Amino acid sequence: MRSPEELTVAFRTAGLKVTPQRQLLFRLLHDNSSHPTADSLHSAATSVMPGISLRTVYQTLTDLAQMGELQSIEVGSGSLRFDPNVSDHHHAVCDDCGDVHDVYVTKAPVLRGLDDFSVSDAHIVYRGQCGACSALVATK
Amino acid sequence: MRSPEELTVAFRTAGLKVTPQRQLLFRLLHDNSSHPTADSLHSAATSVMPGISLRTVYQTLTDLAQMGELQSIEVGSGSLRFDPNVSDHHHAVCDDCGDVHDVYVTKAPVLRGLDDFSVSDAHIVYRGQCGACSALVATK
DNA sequence: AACCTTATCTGCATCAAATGCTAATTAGCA
DNA sequence: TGCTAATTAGCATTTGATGCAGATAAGGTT
Ligand SMILES: [Mn+2]
Ligand SMILES: [Mn+2]
Ligand SMILES: [Zn+2]
Ligand SMILES: [Zn+2]
Repeated sequence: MRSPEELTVAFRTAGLKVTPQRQLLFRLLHDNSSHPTADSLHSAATSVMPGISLRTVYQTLTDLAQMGELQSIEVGSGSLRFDPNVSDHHHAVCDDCGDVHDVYVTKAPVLRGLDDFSVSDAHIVYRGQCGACSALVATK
Repeated sequence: MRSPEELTVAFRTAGLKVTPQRQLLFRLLHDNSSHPTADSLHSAATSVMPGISLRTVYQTLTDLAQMGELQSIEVGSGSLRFDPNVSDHHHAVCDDCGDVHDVYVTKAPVLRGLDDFSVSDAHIVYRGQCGACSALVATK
């Protein structure tokens, strides 16, 4: 996702308006690698701008996704997560704390049984235990 | 997933009862490679046993999953899909018709950036176009 | 075969995530 | 400064899934 400044220009160019709510979300999302949900973003936004609507958060996320500024991913946590990192990457989900980490796969997996299917995209979800959680268990 | 006969024994052994509803679901699921949703299963079941409750379908699916007889997968179609094939495999989802196909990956993908994460499981979701849909487009 | 205990079924309520809808507001160009 | 279309906020609605409880039935026991 581009910087808040660049997004401001991009939104105006697209005929969209740049509101304080959107500017805040631009800032909250920029360089955010936590893969937040709409709800967690709304919580973060509320502490800065009380009264901001969850509906507005969804709206802006949808706009950003349509502009290709972010992707939405589904890792089995029940709700969509949003990722301003739109580079080609995958995800590791900690079964203990639920945190989502980026994973870069250097080599595409070899396939079998996909003779009759043309693949346009692949997404891998790894599950396991993150470093922080394994450290926690070790000290206990 | 084991055969309806074997499941009958397994359920009784586990202290669970084998009802006509469950027997029907055992049959509908056995060797079913369509990755059905709870709802589609309920539709299929209803045509054989009118009046069977969607709640019962969910119940039985949960039981079977807990017994390890099937797995539930999430491929971004909005609802959970159930898979009596519990062997280690992955899935290809057609963007046109939504059908889900099994994929067997012969070589685990090489990773980068996962130094601090112990992986216990990985699931790949491929997206693209299935053979039937590409054939349809070709004839149009 | 009749009985009894306990799991199950069904229907309905509830929940959570996400989207639809609209009056009031506001961004931003003229 | 005004105008107009986009946006916001709040509420309703939708959908998938689960909670709940009285009526029912499986299946072991006698
Ligand atoms: Mn990511
Ligand atoms: Mn499968
Ligand atoms: Zn963790
Ligand atoms: Zn298809």
